[in-house]
Amino acid sequence: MKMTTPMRTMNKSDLKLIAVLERTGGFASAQELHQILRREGDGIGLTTVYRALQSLVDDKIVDLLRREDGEAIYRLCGDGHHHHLMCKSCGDTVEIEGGAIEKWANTMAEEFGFREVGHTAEIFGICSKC
Amino acid sequence: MKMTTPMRTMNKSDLKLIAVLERTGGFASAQELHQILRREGDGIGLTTVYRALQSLVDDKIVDLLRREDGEAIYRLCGDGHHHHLMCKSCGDTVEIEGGAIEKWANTMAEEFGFREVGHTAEIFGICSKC
DNA sequence: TTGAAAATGAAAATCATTTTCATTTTGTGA
DNA sequence: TCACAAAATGAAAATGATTTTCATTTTCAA
Repeated sequence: MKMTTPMRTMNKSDLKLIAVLERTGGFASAQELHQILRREGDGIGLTTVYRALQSLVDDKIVDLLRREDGEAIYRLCGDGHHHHLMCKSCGDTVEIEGGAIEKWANTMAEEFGFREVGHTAEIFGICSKC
Repeated sequence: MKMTTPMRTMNKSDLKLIAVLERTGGFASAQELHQILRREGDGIGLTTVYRALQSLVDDKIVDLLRREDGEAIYRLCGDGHHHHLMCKSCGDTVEIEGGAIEKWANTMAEEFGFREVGHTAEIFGICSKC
């Protein structure tokens, strides 16, 4: 049985955010995304940026993770599940494969009787340039 | 060559926080820890709780992670490095082994030329009780 | 005992994020 | 095309965690 996913129609703001995220590639916070749009002459409000990001996350169009200080950062979901290697110094991120992790997460979860399992796994360090 | 780690002397507040964390076992936010101490009749201030937690994290005596909403949560470091399986519903956490992850993180980091590598890996789902 | 350094906490300041609410835009049926 | 309801928007206020400031208290070694 396959439910038709109830998908909200996208509005102009959603599309703008997607465009910026596509263009910049990496992660960005709501504040940063707002500044970028403003710099480009778009008068979009911060509230709208937050709202658009929230719906994009709900619709699983963007991923939400956290910087070390707890600030939310957003990135377009790739097609598949992946993980990140982030430079603590310059913030550069590399998208990496995590097949081993998937298996690990599933095994552990099963062992302890967990359902609806998800996981996060991020690696951080200092990149070669820094 | 082995540096003697410059270790700050612990003060009363640090010890109180450690005691609560030992007693409660799981994760707790600064606000929660403060409430617990208050409830027990300790007049410690929130500022002091934050300061103590910060130094304990600096000294690697407690771990700092983040709840999904970005709030910082603290837990006593076990002897070794470990990961967690957390129930999204009741918040219960299980400490688990992550040998596979260590290897994965190191391999990936090396491949991309990263130094001073660390990682986070958490699994979440719904536990059998919920 | 005494002065200096460390610790403390109340209150103010920060800062990301959310909420409120009045206004504007958009889309649709008449 | 018009009129109107629903959706979108944004400014400003509210929230909530965390940090900073600063004046006071405690601790401790000489």
